[in-house]
Amino acid sequence: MTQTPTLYAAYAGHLNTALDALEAAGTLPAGLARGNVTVEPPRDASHGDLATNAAMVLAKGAGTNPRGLAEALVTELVKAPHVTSADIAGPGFINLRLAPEAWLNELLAIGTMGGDYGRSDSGRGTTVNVEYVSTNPTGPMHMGHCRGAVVGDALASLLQWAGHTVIREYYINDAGGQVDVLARSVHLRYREALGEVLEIPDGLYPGEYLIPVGQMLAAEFGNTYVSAPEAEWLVPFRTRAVAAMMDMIKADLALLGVHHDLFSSEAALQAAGKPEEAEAWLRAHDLVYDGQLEAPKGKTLDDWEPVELPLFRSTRFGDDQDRPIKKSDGSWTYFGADLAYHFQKAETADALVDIWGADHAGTVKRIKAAVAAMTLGAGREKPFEVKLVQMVQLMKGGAPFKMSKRSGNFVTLADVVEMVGKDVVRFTMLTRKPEAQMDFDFDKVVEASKENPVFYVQYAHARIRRNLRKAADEGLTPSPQHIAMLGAEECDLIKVAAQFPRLVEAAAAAREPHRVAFYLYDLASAFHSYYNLGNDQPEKRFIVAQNAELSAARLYLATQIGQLVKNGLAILGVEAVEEM
RNA sequence: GCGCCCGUAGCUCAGCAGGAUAGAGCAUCAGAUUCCUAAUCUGGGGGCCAUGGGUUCGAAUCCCGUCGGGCGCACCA
Repeated sequence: MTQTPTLYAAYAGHLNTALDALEAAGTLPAGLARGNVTVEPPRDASHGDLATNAAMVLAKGAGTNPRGLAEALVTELVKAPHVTSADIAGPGFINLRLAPEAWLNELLAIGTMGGDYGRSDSGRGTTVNVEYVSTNPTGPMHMGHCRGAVVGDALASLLQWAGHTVIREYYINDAGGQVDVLARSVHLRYREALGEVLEIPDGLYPGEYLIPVGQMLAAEFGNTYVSAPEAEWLVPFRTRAVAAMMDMIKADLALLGVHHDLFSSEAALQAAGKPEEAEAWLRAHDLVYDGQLEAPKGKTLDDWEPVELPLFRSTRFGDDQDRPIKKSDGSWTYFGADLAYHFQKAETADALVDIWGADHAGTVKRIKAAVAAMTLGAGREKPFEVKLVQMVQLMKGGAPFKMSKRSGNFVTLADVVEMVGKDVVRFTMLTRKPEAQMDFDFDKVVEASKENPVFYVQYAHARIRRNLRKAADEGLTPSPQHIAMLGAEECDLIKVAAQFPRLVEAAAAAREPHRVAFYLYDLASAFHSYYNLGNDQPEKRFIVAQNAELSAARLYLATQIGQLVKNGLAILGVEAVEEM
């Protein structure tokens, strides 16, 4: 990447220079940690343009009081470019005011960087593996899966903007009992396709989406397997059914604009002997032993019997009990395979992020324990986070809307996207922090004109584009040549715009894409507000009669704000429309 | 019984690795439209940040307890 640092980064640099000068002068002891020093806009804009807490954070280590240190720092900070005043306030904040040139330069920077404004190298090119969706390949995506898909996808984009190399991965659970059930369900549909009339017993998947799979199998195999024993058809039927389900899931994800780089198969992992490798390594390090599982607490099980199983010592890492990696029939537990899978992922990435539904919260500790055990033991510590996405309560007209996987009568993702559109679904899912539960009310979201933030944000972009087209018709071209003519109102808008790079960095570091959505709403609000000044005051419109130079400057500003909205929406995977 | 998440305006939610007088939308009240599409804007009222302690210059934010809501607690996935 680039280039001149964006405004906040630049002033963080100036602050460091000032602190260095104080160190050189002996006012400040050398080597104090500056990690908690920030340069931010003050919460109250009347305090100034930039605020730093440096004096308060460093005073203790310097053995002095914050205000005294602040005074020394101020004499250095006023040397930074475009600083018109530096005031000490409250317990030791330093508030800086900047000349308009500072903001106009930032506007030029947006113009120069265009679609790259907001990108940074704060991730230093490190590779992050983001695993998300990973729904079982037994049916179409339903709304319960949607939030994790959107959050994971936006997070992946966000991390790329922050300078990480990102692997978007989907783990296909194609080795457990549920895919055998799928195969049996499909076998029924296969017989049905060959003319039998059947009822679907409890315990099999009843969904009609399996009918075409049955027809496909009938076309491929004829009646070869109609009365054959399960052992003969289970594997081929399972393989084809899983492939068909994955095609369907990928199509559903495409409707949402979600695409993965890598699909990893649990069955392939097992076939390659990865769980055995992991087990051997863990046994060699005394992290797996043969022992008895405790009876589950808090509920009574009639058929509970103690059995000896290979157990992973997750209690050493804070889990409540040690966890089995194999079942009594010798096959791998989900955890046993998942552990090997994470081992594999850790080999190819510097950091791992899993996006899981909150219903899997109970298994977070064991998998974190496993990753910690394997990556620490191997001498390569790997940051690993599990982001839990809370449940989405589907609502219709204010009342809960029930989904039931079992009945096959669930609300599919495809249905919802068709009803309300990809952009609305994505943006709505991102206007809440993921760890909070949310309601998704069809009626509200569909009707959704005024109340829906996505339209508000998209309208800002569309409004800008429309005005630029109109200006072009009138022979006006955006130009930075006379941006010095822009005034305080325009600078206020640029100040909001200038937040974008630091916002992207902070959101990426916190792994919180929803912050981008909230920022875009603020930016759109600032823009609409500015734009509406022109309602009563024609001289404040983009296109000012008899003043081509000012018009060109304002159109340039508008162009950059539009670009910024587009950049932010790009992170979220929402389209920046030209027209509404 | 145990673990995890949540609790901020009447409602739905933000609150940027602890910062200054806690913000926005909806709702409500008072206004603005021969408008660059009102899918908009301006202003007012509305808060013991669930609650009790603790940590420090400083807490909605971090720690502990309590209460309330959600999710989970099999060798399932």
